[in-house]
Amino acid sequence: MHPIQTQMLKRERQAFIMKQINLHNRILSADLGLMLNVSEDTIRRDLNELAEAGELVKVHGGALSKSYHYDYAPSTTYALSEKTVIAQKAATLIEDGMFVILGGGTTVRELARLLPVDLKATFFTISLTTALQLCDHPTIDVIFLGGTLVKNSQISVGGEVISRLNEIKADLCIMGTNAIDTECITDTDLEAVQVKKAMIKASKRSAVVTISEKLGSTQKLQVCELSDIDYLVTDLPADAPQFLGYRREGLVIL
Amino acid sequence: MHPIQTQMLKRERQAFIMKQINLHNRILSADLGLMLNVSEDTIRRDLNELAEAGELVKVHGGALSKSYHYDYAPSTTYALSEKTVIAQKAATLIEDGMFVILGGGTTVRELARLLPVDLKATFFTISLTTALQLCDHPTIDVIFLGGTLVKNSQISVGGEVISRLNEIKADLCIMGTNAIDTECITDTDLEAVQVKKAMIKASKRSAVVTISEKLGSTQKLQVCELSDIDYLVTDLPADAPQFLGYRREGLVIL
DNA sequence: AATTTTATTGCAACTTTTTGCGGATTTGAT
DNA sequence: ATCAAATCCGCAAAAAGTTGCAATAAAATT
Repeated sequence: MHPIQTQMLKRERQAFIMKQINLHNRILSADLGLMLNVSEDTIRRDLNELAEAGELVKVHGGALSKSYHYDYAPSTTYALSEKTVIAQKAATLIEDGMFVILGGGTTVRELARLLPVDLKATFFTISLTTALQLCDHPTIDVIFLGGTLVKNSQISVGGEVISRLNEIKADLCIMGTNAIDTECITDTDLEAVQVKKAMIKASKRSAVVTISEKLGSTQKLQVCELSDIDYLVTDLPADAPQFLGYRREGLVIL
Repeated sequence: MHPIQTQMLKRERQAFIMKQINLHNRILSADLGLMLNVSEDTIRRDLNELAEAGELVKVHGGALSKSYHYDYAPSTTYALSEKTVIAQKAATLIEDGMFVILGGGTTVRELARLLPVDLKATFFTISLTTALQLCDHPTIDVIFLGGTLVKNSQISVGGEVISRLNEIKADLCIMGTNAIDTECITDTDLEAVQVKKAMIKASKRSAVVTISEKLGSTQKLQVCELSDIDYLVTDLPADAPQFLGYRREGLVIL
């Protein structure tokens, strides 16, 4: 970032600012002052004008691009469209007559919502909201695995659930995750981890559904090795480069 | 976990926090402080602002995603004002330290919604929606009695629930009913009736909550005799003439 | 070209915002 | 009940923003 010595017209300067904003999505007034060799007061006036004109968003300390993702949508589920894609792919794993264990999380709930209407299968779940969603389906059987409820995530945990899971031999288990990297699936809550372990143990095959943003993240508690799961379902196409390091024998990426 | 960045704008920092929240559903202030290289005080201020704006839920130690919060839709409940009155009366039966079994139905759910915020008690329930409502309470413990779910009433039934109930000795059981007359409590669904019987057996005392409209009605399956219950809670004042024939030794009408 | 008019810029004094820190207080778990 | 972690509170310093104003530059006018 070298200061630009030649005297600039206001128009040019503002054009330069916009270029920086579009390039970096953000800019500090102080940096601009240095780059353009004008006082910060001038920069601030420029930014205010550009903000007035709706070209950018002025914030304390600088400005942000209008396209910057600072406007969160609170009421709607985060990354819903991605989750819908994932849910549709995961739904293909379920066949008539199967016994399926479902975990918690919004992605799994979305899956429960998108089950084919003529599906005939038996579902076990530990999530209140997933269970409610499953109750809307006309032909499936739903069994809730009771236990102590975790308030934040609205799933049941504890010895009760785990001993019940130990009695089950399901065909498939589908769960979300907090974090996944090339080595293992990790999570933040000890109780939830224990239940997830039991879910995997209780199923012939296990699927992990997750938005691709979580690929490469790690949390403190390990659920299982990546090799312990059979299907990885994300919003990416199966041949996406992001799966480098995830591919291995016995793991199907959907 | 994340690289340290130079001079981040507040808005950027908050956007980062929201992304973490949406990604992992929960986040610790300490971790955020480390990731963003700012003091925990700053993080806490950010979290409070975001909570103020309704973007997340602030909790001790960090924050939670808002997407896990039961949004109660009161407008759809029939005779809500009556049920609110009933719920408030029934709530007086519950004291700190109690073990309470709650059944299904909108009146009981309304009760769950109106529990005093500082109540410390343990609740067992068979209803998904009641359980979700209970999850919003800060200090109570909630245990879901799992089983086969009945789709339209969203409660769990079956041998599973009943054998679990047989292991419980609660202080109080609160249930709604389909019909009540001067002789007995009756209902329409065999499975639900069996669970209710087990609930009563598992509790020292039992309360029936119902809107006064149902007084004098009868269904095909008997849950119990009127003498088997200890409290009858309706929207009427305790001395209302409608209770003629209901009054007896050991039955408190609220 | 000279002059008036208008706009832009930097500066100084002052206000507001943001942030980190010490210490008191509350909370949650044991 | 006890104890460490988390929170709250007030404060002070640094950073950013605001305002008025004079100096200067650009534009318009004669």
